[in-house]
Amino acid sequence: MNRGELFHNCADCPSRRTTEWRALNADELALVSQAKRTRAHEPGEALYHQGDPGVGIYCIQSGLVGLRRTDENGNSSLLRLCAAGTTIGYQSYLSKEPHKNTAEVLTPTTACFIERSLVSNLLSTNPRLGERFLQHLLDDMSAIEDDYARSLTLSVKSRFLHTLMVFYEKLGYRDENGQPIVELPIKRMELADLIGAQPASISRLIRKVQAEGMLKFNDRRVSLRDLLNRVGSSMVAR
Amino acid sequence: MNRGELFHNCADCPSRRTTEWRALNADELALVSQAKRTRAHEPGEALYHQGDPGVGIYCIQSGLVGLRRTDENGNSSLLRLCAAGTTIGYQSYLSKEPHKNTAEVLTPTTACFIERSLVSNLLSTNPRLGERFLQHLLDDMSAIEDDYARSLTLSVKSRFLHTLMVFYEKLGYRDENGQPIVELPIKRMELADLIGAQPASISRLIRKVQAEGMLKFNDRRVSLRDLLNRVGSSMVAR
DNA sequence: CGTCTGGTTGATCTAGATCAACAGGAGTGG
DNA sequence: CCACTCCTGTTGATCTAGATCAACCAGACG
Repeated sequence: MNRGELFHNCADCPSRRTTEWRALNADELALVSQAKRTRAHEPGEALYHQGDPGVGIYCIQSGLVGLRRTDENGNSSLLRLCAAGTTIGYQSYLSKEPHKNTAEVLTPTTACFIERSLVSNLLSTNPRLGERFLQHLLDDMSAIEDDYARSLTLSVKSRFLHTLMVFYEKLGYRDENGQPIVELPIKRMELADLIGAQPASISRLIRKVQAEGMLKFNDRRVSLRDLLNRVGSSMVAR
Repeated sequence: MNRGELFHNCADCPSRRTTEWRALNADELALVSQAKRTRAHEPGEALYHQGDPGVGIYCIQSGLVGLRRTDENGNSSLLRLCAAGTTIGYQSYLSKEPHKNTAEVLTPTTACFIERSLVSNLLSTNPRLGERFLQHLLDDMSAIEDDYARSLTLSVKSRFLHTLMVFYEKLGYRDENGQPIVELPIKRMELADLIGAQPASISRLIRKVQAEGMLKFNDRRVSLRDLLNRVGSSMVAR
């Protein structure tokens, strides 16, 4: 193994049963396991860049990766976040076109890289894998349609509360007093990019929302208190 | 044929070569041709509704159809427009889930309906058709990612100008003086829904943009004059 | 005719952008 | 250990794009 490389056996992968790879049988899994390359990545790195040819796909083992798109004028936004157990870069594999966005590492991440040719082999022998990829694509599509619709109809405030809820669903827990808590994995700047707002606006928003008493911020640690119940009423408003 | 039904031979369909159906051979095409049902639809109708099970797919022969999504609070927006030669409803076919949005007829439209079971038959015998559907999905995905990114980074004004440009690319022509003209196929209200703005804002925007001299509105007829050249500079600004 | 629908306009309000200042770590290097 | 810089986040002051709501107007149409 080269410098910086890790090894991980796919058979032991915690996300094996929740990703498209569950379509593989034991032999195929073993094949992937020895052919993939696992690496650790630090925040600021990119797994691939917008415009790069799709030389393979990545399976995120741990950490958080953001998909960022930059337009011709340099405006960029985080289209979505991908956590452990997510396969990314497969769209470029399927379309045979360059990557449409940049996969930027947001928190320390380990990811497995699987070469294009190996994916092709697997797909040609195992049609169920193809169905899984299709399903994944359909899910992504549906999710981004939701995001798009929200961006057209809801205010920055509502979208901010919504993303807090999403984080809570994925990472939330109850503290010793039964209070719902979530530890935000990204910085303000990235939150802003995700929502299409300015970092300064996020700061103000936090102060205001806190004043309304529905939640409490402590750096990245958020206590959601009764936000959980109130969501309905606060989200109606634009 | 029932009341209101039309007949159209797929072999003569102008969009035969540009849609996924080009994957079909003559026999398959003949099969579709006699099994499909072609109908005329008036504005205000819906080809299918959000939440309906996907009983089949539609191929738009002429006219304009909008895909609208409504959230749990009743906020709705037009996610995108589909013109002649577009197959819609296939996502629900592929995912086996109910339709995620409503296909609402915006201008007089004729569309062919193809039953779910027929699509299944074709897909099982012709794998290339499946590839075409996959490609279509990838294209839709890429397009909506672009739209989403634009909604996060650009102002209502910029997005308005952008959609005008898109209409011009699809429907535009030069008048007798060589001026670029486009006849908008939808009303202000729908334009607003498409952009995530209020009709009143669109009106004001039109007045302002007109004052800046880059284009001229005459009801739905728009003369784009030198907008075409200036696009670069006007789109940079948020 | 009256009624309806689609569009424009006015008056007003506000969410959020913008820009600049500042404050607290977290290195980093002497 | 201190001085320096870098980076993230907060805040203040100000400005403006766009929403909101209501009035109004022009065609279409029964």
